[in-house]
This record gives sequence, C-alpha cells and structure tokens, in this order.
Amino acid sequence: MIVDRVTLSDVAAAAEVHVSTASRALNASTRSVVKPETVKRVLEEAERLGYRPDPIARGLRTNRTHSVGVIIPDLENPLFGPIIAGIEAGLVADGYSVLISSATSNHQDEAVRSLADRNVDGLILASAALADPVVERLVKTGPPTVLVNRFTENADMPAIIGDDLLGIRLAVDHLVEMGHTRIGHVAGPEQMSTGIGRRRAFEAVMRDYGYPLLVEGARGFQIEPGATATARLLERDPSITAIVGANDLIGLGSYLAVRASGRRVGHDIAVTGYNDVTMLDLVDPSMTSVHVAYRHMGAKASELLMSMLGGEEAPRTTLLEPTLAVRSSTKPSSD
Amino acid sequence: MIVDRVTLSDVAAAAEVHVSTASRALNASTRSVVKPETVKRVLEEAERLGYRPDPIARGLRTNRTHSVGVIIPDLENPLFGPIIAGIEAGLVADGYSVLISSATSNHQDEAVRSLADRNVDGLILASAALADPVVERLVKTGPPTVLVNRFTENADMPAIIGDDLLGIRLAVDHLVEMGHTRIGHVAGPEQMSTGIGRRRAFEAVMRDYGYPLLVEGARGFQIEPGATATARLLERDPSITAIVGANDLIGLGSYLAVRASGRRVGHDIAVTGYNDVTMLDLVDPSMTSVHVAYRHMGAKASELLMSMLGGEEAPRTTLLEPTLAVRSSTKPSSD
DNA sequence: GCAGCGAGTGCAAACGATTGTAACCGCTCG
DNA sequence: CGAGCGGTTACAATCGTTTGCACTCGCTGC
Repeated sequence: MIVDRVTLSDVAAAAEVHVSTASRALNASTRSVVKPETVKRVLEEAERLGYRPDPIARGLRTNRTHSVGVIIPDLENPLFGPIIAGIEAGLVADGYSVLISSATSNHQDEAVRSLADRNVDGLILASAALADPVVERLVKTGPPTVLVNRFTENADMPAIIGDDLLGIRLAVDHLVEMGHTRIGHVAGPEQMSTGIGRRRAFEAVMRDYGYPLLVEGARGFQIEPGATATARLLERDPSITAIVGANDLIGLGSYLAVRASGRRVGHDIAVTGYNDVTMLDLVDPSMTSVHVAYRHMGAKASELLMSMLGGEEAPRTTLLEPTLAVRSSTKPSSD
Repeated sequence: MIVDRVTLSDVAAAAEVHVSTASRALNASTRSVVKPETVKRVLEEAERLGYRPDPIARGLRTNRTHSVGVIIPDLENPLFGPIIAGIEAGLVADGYSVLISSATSNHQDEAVRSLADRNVDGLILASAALADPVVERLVKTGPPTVLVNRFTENADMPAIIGDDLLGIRLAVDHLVEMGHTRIGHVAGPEQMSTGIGRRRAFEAVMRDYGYPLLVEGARGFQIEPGATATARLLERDPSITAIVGANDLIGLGSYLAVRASGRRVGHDIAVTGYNDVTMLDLVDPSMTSVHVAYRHMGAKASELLMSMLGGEEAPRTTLLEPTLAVRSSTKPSSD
C-alpha cells in the first residue's frame, strides 16, 4: 500500500476515545456496552476517515480470517469455472475471501497445508479421491470442510454432489424409450467417485431392465481414452446400438470411435454424455447429455460451509438433481 | 485449527534460545548473524516439531502477505480457466497464495478494495476496461499491478496481452490467400481493448490490402449478439464471402446468421473466430480460429508481477504471439 | 590492565486489532 | 456517610513474528 492505512487508533484519536472503546463501538456485538453518543461519534469518524479494519490483524487475535480455501483439481477443465463462480458468489456475500489453489487428488497435501497455514476458516475441496487420506485427516484435525462434485468413501465428510444414479437413469430411460436394448457404458477412472459412481448406477439401472451389462473403463475423463475404450466396447459387442459416456469428453471420444468403425453417431449408434458442458449443443451431431447445475453446486457448497462455520451440524451429503438435455446424438430426427 | 499451531516460541523453547534468535536462525537472510551451531539446533527442533511460520502474523509485522489478488470478469467463461491456471502455477512456485475475486469492469471497485484490505502484495486484473478509473487509481496508489488479456488506455499499467494486430492479420491473410476479397468483421464491444483493438487491427490490415471496410459491432462477446450483427452485415453487403469474428462465440453467432440467410458456412461464406477455445474443433463445421496461449499468458503475468515485487521496473506491455488454427470453416476441402 | 571490538544473544517494541479486567463516576440505599 | 452498583471507559495483555538496540563475553592491541 502506498497510501497509509487508516488504523483503529487513528479513528480512536479522532473520536477522542481509547482504541478499545473504538473497537467496541465498531463491532456490532460489543456495541451495546458503549454509550450511544460515543458510538455515534466513533462511527462518524470512522466513516469520515475511511477506516477499514485490517482482517489480518483481526485474524491474528480472533483466530478467524474470514477466508476459505478452495482446491480445484484442474482449473483448465471448463467444469470448474461455474463451480468456482458459485462458491465465490456465496462467500463474498458473507464477507469471506476465497483462496484458490489447484491440486490433483494425489498432490492435495501441500495445498491443504499451505491453506491451513494461512488459517482459513474453512475448506472446499473439489479434488477428493474416492479413497482419500488427506480428507480422512482433515475430518479429524482440520478446519470445517465441504466436498464438492466428488465425494470420498473412507471418511464422513459433508459433500455436495450430483445424483449420479438419477442422472444415469435419465440417460438410460431415454435410450430405452428410443428403442435401445443393447446399451454400453464407457466408464471413467475408478479412483473418482464420479467414475465408479456412474458405473455402479449404470449397472443398477440395466439390471432393473434386465438388459446385458456392457461396460468398458476409460483411463481418463478425456477424449482419447474415451475413444479407445469405446473401440474396445464395439469390438467386444458389435451389436451395441447406444453408448452412455461417463462424461462429455468420453462421449466425444465415442463419436470418434463410432465414426472410425464406419457408423454414424445418432443414426447407427446413439451416444450420451454427462455434465453438459458449454458448446455441447454445437458439436456435430449435438450431444444429448445429463445436465448438472454446477454453479448451483458451488453456491450450495459455500452455503453449507457458511452454516457449518455458524456452528450448525452439517448434513452428511446433499444430492443435486440433474436433468437430461436431449439432442441429436440420440434423436437424429431433429437434425 | 483443531490441533494447536506450533509457534516460534515453541521452537525457541525446545532449542533453548530466545524467540528472536530462533526467528533469525529460521530466516535465511538473517541467519548469518547467529552461530552455526545454534542455527543447526533451531532448524532441527523446528523440523522435529513441524513448525510452519504463520504468514498472517508475519505479514502483520513485515507488511508483506505473500499473497496476490486476481480479479476475473467472468469465471464461467472458459477463457479464464487457463489464465488462472497459469497465474496460480507461477505464484505458488514462488510461495505466494492466490486470492480470487470475480468482478466485471464496472464493479471492480469493491473487489479491489477488499483485496487491498487483505494487504495483498500485488494484483492481477483480467477485468480492465478500456477507460478504467479503477486502474487509473491503482497506478497512483495501490500495490504493484499487472493487467492480463485486456489493457487500459487511460493509465500506464503493465499488461500481458495477445497481439491482436498480428492475430487479425493472420486471419485476414489466410482468407485472402483462399481468394476472398470482400471480408467483413463482426467486432466486439468497444469498451474492451479486445473489442476495439481487433476492430482497429482489422481496419488497418484491410486498408493495407486496399479492400473495402465492412464492419458491424456486436453488443457483446456472445453468440446471439454475434448472430444479430452478422445478419446486419450480410444485409448491408450480400456479396461478402468471408467473416472475421472478434471472438469464437461471435463467430458461432455468424454460423447461425449465415445459415439463416440460406448459405453454408465454409462453402459459401468462410468464418474465423478468435481465441480458439476448447471444442472449437468439434463444432460443425470445425472453426478456424486465432489461437492464443492463455495459460502461458497467465504464467507470464505472474512472472511479471513477481519481478515487479522483486523491485524491478516493469516493461510497459508484453505482446504474446498468436497462431492460426486452420479448420473447415475456411477450408471446406478438408471436410 | 583496560578500552574497544565483534560475534552472538536477549530484550522489548512494534504491527493492528480484540478482550478480560480494573478504574472511575455519580448515585442510591442502608 | 460509606459501601455498592450500573454504566462507561481506560489499561494492558495477547495473537505470532520481525527487528533495532543493548548487552555480555572473550579477545586483541596498546
């Protein structure tokens, strides 16, 4: 700062009171103990001088920094923009600041530690692995924490996640409605709840229908692994007429593999994605996908964290209801 | 924190020295004044106890928080993910933390103030408007600041931006090479340097060629405004055979308007975008676009800020060279 | 044998806030 | 008339670090 900060003692001097009095006058909770007249004088001087309390100094004394840490596994993935936006909007409304850090599940440790050093009041993790030692430790000894988008099986940590069972059911129901019975699933990595969860959901729904279980796992949530796994799937059972991708990029990989096998997406083989990232309506053919309200998810996460910081006991897990965005990849008629 | 923090005085007590000595032993710059033997003892105890200095307390004394603020205009825009990733990577490497805040050009004020309250050592703004009073004030009285992606004309503030003149030239040159002479431009909002800059660049390049100037402004950098403006452009001059969009979304808007006019993108009218956001290669037809290395841009910005914090005088502006990603929207042969 | 020196440490004052406790004032009441 | 009391305010400690200054101690050089 080039201009000198206006400090509490400046205000106190201007109002001709002791700093402690000024402090109490300024803080709503202690205001009642100081004479209304004095309060008025202090507030006026504070206003006039443009006093803004130093959250750092305050944090040193009170052990609350009014900041929360957010850990994102991959900032370049368009999924996380809306999540961060939702989190941020919720937090600044409550006067909190957001410390952001990027770290994959395997390297969260240092990120968590550095945020803890900064004495964040709470933590929001989008980077949890299915079996996550870091989360396990946080649950025992760490600031209040909320998981978002992914959850952990080895620790009881509140999470805001999409209802993958419902989402997959929406996709499969829609495909069945379109007449498909031989439906395959290209699953995501099993280390993430989003990978294994959707796979289990798919298996459950298909069992309900009594249809065969055709599943291949992709090495990652990206296009190429999706293409490779789809190729394996098609090779294993050429009679497949529909593919449920574990996320949109895997679905786009399926596009490539389907084409490579000489068939047309939408006409010969239907494909669905998951997440409904932006521009999915503009690919060729536009892709049917399970839509998750990620901004809302972020907002919910910050809301939950705020209530935990307010001392409330947190509910274990909140499921967000997805919807299905139907497009040409499963309904070529609309082409 | 549930477990009590290990403090400097814990370390000092364990090493049987005064806290001041411990402090000096721990800080590389003052380490030379304390006896090597003592240094060793202090370091060992610090290590053994798992001591981590409290950046808050330190910041209170030193006035340096080792944190920087980043202001992003729209977290949901996929453009900014890579920028943030680049910034973050650069900063954590130097031991800095990132405080993120979202604010449009018109509402930066509160965000800047709140970051200043937190005593950030530096600021990175992706939200600068072309004429920006907030930036103007920052330049006079504020922490070291770097602009990224957009710059400001009313203040002399270091910026890392793409070379729009070169980018537009690449696009136009390519179109001319493909035989086009009647080339239109759908410009972005004039309040942003990216809008007006690309427009000016287009005009300059076209003047060089001696071709007519066909420009319409879109109200925003989104699809619908792009479509509307393109429609106006096509109505004004139906003989246009190529359109340069000010960004990718505007280009996608042009797709819609071109189709609405009964023509085919790529065959009847070529279209280029700008930024080369993800999945642009998957739209139909895949779009030719000027590629900007946004992650690198973010990395450069943090690098520049770090050097400024190190006391070096900052160069005024760094231009990043874009490249052209040629796809089917200008080269239908590859369809 | 003592002033002076330099190396190494300790003391204590910051930084800007919050907060327990003491002190003061003018009253009332016993 | 003095103890006690409610209402206000001031004092001072505290949070965890850094840092200017003073101090000690063992030497050297005169």
